[in-house]
Amino acid sequence: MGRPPCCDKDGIKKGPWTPEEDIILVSYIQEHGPGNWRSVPTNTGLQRCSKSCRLRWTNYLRPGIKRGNFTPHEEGMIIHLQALLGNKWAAIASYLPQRTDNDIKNYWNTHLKKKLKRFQSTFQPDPQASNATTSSSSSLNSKSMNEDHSFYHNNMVIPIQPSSSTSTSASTCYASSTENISRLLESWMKYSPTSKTKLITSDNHDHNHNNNNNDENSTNYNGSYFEKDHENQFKSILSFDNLLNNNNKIVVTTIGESNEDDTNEEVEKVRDKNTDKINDHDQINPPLTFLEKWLLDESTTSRHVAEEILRLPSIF
DNA sequence: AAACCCCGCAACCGCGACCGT
DNA sequence: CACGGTCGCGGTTGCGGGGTT
Repeated sequence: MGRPPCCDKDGIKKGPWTPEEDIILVSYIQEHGPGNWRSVPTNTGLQRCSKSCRLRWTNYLRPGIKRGNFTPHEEGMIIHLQALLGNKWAAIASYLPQRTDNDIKNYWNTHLKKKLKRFQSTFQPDPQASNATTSSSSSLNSKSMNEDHSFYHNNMVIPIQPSSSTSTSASTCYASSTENISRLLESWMKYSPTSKTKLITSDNHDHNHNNNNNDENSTNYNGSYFEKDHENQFKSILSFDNLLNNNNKIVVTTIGESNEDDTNEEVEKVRDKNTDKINDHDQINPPLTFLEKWLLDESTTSRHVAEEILRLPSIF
């Protein structure tokens, strides 16, 4: 469909957002909820196109976004999901509820791709890995563990540093202005008399996942926009968190035991399924897919592989 | 200290999917 | 069914900061 570019109009501002613009946008969404982006610029007076507003919200201002350093666990998830799904960043992001697809995409392009490239150039491809590529699913290649605790990813053999705890540093690095905006908005939302919402942060969402009481209409986040898209997001977080108990043990309740022999078929199915369906926001608390099990189930080698990724040498 | 280079990330752009009329 | 409007996704760009020479 030929659609005129929304940003070609005169008077439309481009480039970095100012704190003032952020506040205007957030306060509007606070009141009206996300969506109907077309009307946002006109209703707020922002000299921005609707798309820019939506992007700013979804990639930056939206509550619940975790910014800054990716944990090794997240790295591992991304690597394996990318191997499974390809560059379906939105699909990958759905497994990392606190990360945006843009963030994941950037992190992949700037960090992980280089890591894997260096692996490729540093270490000779293992013949077993080459053989493995003849199988139907490259994703399974990445699961293959070597005797020396290396593993394969897309035809590459990746050595594992045998040791060390898994760092889960929560440190973040923001542009100072962003940090200020963040603080500003957080306190604003916290103390706004009209606000019934509060920010979901990486710190507090953990406390809240116990609130999942199967009542789809009752969450602590009953502000207007949480009643729409972000309720789904929140549920997504809940759903994700509910896979883990406090000890990060996996609770698999909605999928039966999977036979390793079925893995190829299953992964292909999952690849198709996730590619097509995973972006569907109507899927609230979807049943645990094989992929989720594959990623999270401690009883499979994939779990170990994901954990091993956490221990990748820092030089990569 | 200055110039240059490299890298990371926020934002933009184009396209396709979806939906309503 | 065709068309137009809106939204979301993935690829790409360009700026700014940090590192290097």
